[in-house]
Amino acid sequence: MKKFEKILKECPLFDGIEDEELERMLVCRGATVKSYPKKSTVFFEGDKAHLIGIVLSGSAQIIQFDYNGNKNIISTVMPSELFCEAFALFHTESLPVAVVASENSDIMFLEADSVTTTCSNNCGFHQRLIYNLMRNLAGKTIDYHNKIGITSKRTTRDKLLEYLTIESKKAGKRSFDIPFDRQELADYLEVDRSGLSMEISKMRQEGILESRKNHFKLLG
Amino acid sequence: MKKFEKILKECPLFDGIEDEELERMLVCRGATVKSYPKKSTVFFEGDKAHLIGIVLSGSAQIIQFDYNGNKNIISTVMPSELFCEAFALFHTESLPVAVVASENSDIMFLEADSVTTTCSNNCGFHQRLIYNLMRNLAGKTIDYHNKIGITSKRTTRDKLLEYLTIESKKAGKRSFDIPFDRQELADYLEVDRSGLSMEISKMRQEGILESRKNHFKLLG
DNA sequence: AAAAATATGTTGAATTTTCAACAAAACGGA
DNA sequence: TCCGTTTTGTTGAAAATTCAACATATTTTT
Repeated sequence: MKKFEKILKECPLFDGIEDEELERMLVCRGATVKSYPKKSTVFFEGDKAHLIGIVLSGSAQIIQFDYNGNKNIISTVMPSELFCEAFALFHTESLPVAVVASENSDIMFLEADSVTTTCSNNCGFHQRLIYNLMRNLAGKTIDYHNKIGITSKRTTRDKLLEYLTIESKKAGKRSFDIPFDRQELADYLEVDRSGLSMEISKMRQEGILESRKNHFKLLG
Repeated sequence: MKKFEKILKECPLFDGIEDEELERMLVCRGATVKSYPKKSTVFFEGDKAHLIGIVLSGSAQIIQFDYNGNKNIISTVMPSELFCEAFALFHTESLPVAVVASENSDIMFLEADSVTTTCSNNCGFHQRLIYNLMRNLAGKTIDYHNKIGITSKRTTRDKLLEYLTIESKKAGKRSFDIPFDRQELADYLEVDRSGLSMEISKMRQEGILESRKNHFKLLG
């Protein structure tokens, strides 16, 4: 665990919890860590949910497939961030999403119940964990509103612009990287890849943006 | 407050809190109640968020407009359900959504901070409120996954079918009512109303469903 | 009960997206 | 560096959605 001490301290779930406490608690709560190679699946669609995932290194994508084979990337999970916590809390019988490592990644797992239920050792930070989980979930709710604000736009161009604007704000600069290649960006925006490529080309020509691979710059 | 005692007991935020406690707490936390006529706005897009809303009677819709004038209905809030709690918790400077009463409604408001901060009277159920809020937010996260699962479908028919299937499961019957008229359903599914009407007609002809106004029945 | 207002259904044309196929560019390993 | 692989860009045809306009049905008001 020592290896990931730094990233764990940034995890919103452990906000306000002292280092020694944290170490003790992870053991007490039976946390486990596992490595996943790039493109390997962490949770399968249909799995029974009971574990909260925390990305320690690398990154993961939350994805969904429909019967037409369309892939839908719901979100990217970066180091220190949680995933599937809502499903785990409710013991969802069949996960509606899959989780796939987008690069070689280390993932920590925590039994959801062990976070929300006081353990017999009566760790004092139990209440703090619930509070942190609450705030984390509120943040996710806001993230989902952002995603809906993007994908509810009716045209490829509007979706792309909304997405880039949000990313630009997040970065605090007009120039920024996105965590997707073209196909993934299309899957995230819920549009066709070739149509997206064409739209990017047009916008470049119109002087709306510059782009090179996954680096974008919005022009004034 | 007495008038709404029954519905408040069903509110997930007050789960496991005794009747007398509840009454005392609402006073202590400065809860207010206000009536809204049908179609009136409860929160405006751009408002500063600090209040948690609870629908006591009637219902409300969470909506979003884009610059092309497209309306997007994100969700319907029924009696005993919360709204804008995530934004209120984070004191969002500018609400990305509006809340509109879809019928004559009574709404209760709670200062978000008064829910998450222990009051000086040291009400014992403070921790319980945070736990309830956490579960409520987890539930919302799952709702948003459903909504994304619907709107990420590429065709009007697939969106409609996904939506109707979910509603049917919720109702536990093949035959059920939806809380939308045609235009609202189109705004919820993020499609064109006339295209939606046409798709419903076709599906009726194909024997996939029966429908009359906001009542639907999925066939075999 | 009639009239007005609102909601739903229908149609064809315009626009956009999707699909399929391929060209060009970038990347990774031998 | 060269070769094979993957990613990105481009194109035209097919499919779907949107838009506008109007017909019909339903609801509400007077």
